[in-house]
This record gives sequence, structure tokens and C-alpha cells, in this order.
Amino acid sequence: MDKYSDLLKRHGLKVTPQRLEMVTQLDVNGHMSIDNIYEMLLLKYPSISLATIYKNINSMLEKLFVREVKIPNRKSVYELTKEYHSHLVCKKCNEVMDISIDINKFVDEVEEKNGYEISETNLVFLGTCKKCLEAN
Amino acid sequence: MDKYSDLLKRHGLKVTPQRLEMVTQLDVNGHMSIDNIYEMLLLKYPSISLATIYKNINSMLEKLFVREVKIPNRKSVYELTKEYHSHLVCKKCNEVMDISIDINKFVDEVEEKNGYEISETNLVFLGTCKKCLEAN
DNA sequence: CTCTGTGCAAAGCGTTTGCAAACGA
DNA sequence: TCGTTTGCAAACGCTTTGCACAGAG
Repeated sequence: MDKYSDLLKRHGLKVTPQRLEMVTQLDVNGHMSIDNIYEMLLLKYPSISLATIYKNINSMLEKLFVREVKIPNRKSVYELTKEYHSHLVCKKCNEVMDISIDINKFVDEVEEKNGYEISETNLVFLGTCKKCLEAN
Repeated sequence: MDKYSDLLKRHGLKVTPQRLEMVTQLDVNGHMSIDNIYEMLLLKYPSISLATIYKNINSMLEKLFVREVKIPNRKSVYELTKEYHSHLVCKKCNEVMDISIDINKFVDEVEEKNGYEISETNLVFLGTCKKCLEAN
């Protein structure tokens, strides 16, 4: 059984060609904006509409197998849900990279110091990647 | 000399009553959304327009003495620029709190491991504050 | 006096909604 | 067959723009 069809079915979404292509692209490309997704799907489905992309992304976000990556001063990108990780973004070439950072120590510290119960952490580093640094 | 007038002048912005009230409110309230600011200014200047708020916030962001705080799934809030800090947000009551977290160790680690040069770090914790926890 | 800021109305842009037709199970 | 999804067009909400008048320096 195809893993992408399976992913959709497991989360109670009907398998349509448009959705299959969306999750495939997300898996292959890693981090995509709405426009990226739209452009890629247009190649295969020239009559696809942005409304369909939005409706599907929203269903996938609800089912929690796609996540939105919010980057300051940029359009959000989307990724298939994986283990917890943070993001490293190149301001020059816009590459978005997953990084694993252990912030549990900080979570504990902040919970203790402020009496909060923390349920979510969002950590993004922005800068210039190796390639772009070398290109100067 | 009034500190708010001074703040505006130092950054090359003319001192107008609307701008003075904006920076005063930002200073007093700490973190405000566009709508918060608009509501507060309406009390004193009933004919103020949202366009003015937007134009002024954008000037202040450009001059770098106001910063935008981006919070996942929420409207941005704005604050007067202070030393580097992170934010702690209560999902129940929407309180936004400044916290100081030392992430330099991580910045170094990430720079070294990935060859990036990091210029900006964005860290937000979301959860439930003490008051809201006790209110249950 | 000159240039910038204000307020209004209109335009812009990304996202969502309503609906009829097409499609998946 | 029945309920869901698609694609289109219209609506929406937030933000920006253009312009004439007012106000700061």
C-alpha cells in the first residue's frame, strides 16, 4: 500500500490525486509555502485552484500530520509532522533546515520561575547559510 | 524634556499627539496588538484612523525603536525595543511576558554544527499562566 | 513656508466561503 | 448511492495606498 495514500486514510481524509500530490511534494521538498505547493501542483493539475490547496492544508493541519512553520517576516511554510525540532533559516537563499535542539532544560526553568505550564515551544534561528557565506 | 518626545525626535520622527500617545501606551502596556493600540488611541483621539496607526507602527519598526513580537497563531503584538529577550504567552488569558533566556550556547552550537552565521533568534514559549492554572 | 503626518476612501493581497458539479468509497 | 472534494467566483479581513487638508518645525 502506498505510504501517502495510507497517511491520508489513517487520518480520515479521502484519497484524491490532488491530496496525494500535495503530501508527496511536502515529503520530497521538506518545507513549502502555499505558493510553492500551488506551483508544483499546477504542473500536474493545471486546473487546480488555490482554494483547494488552502482547504487541504487546513484539513491536514487539523489532523495534525502537517505542521505550519512560522518564520518571522516570511510567509509560513508547511512540513509533514516529524519529531520535535527547531528551524534554521537562511535569509539569503531562504533555505529552511531542521535542527534538533534540546530545550527541555529551559522549559523546566521557565515553568519553575514563572509558574507557567508550557505546552509549546517555538524556536527559530535566522542567519546566513554556509553556501551563501562562501558565495561572497 | 519629555522622554517620549525625545524618543521620537532621536529617530527622526516628528512629534505628533497621536505618536506620543502610541509610544506612551506601548511603554505603559508592554505588548499591544494593532487593535489594542487603536482602541486606546480612540479614547483620546476619536477621529484617529487605523491607517495612521499602521503608518506610524511601520515608521517605528523601520527606525527600530519598536519591535514586532510574532506569536504562532495569534496577531502580532508590538513593544518598545529593549534588551534581547524571549516571550512567554498564556494561551488562556493571552498575557505576554518578557523572559530572559541565555541561548548563546545554542547559537554557538548551531553555528558550528551547520556552518551558519546566525543573526537573529526567535524563541516563544506558549502555555498556561499561574493565574489561569489556579482558576481551574 | 515647507515638508511631514493625518484621516478618509479605495485598492490590494492572502485566505476563506458558498455553491454546483465531479468524484471517492 | 451518499458524503466529500473540487474549482470557480465572490466575500472577507487586515494592511497599504493616494489624496487633500492640517499641523510640526
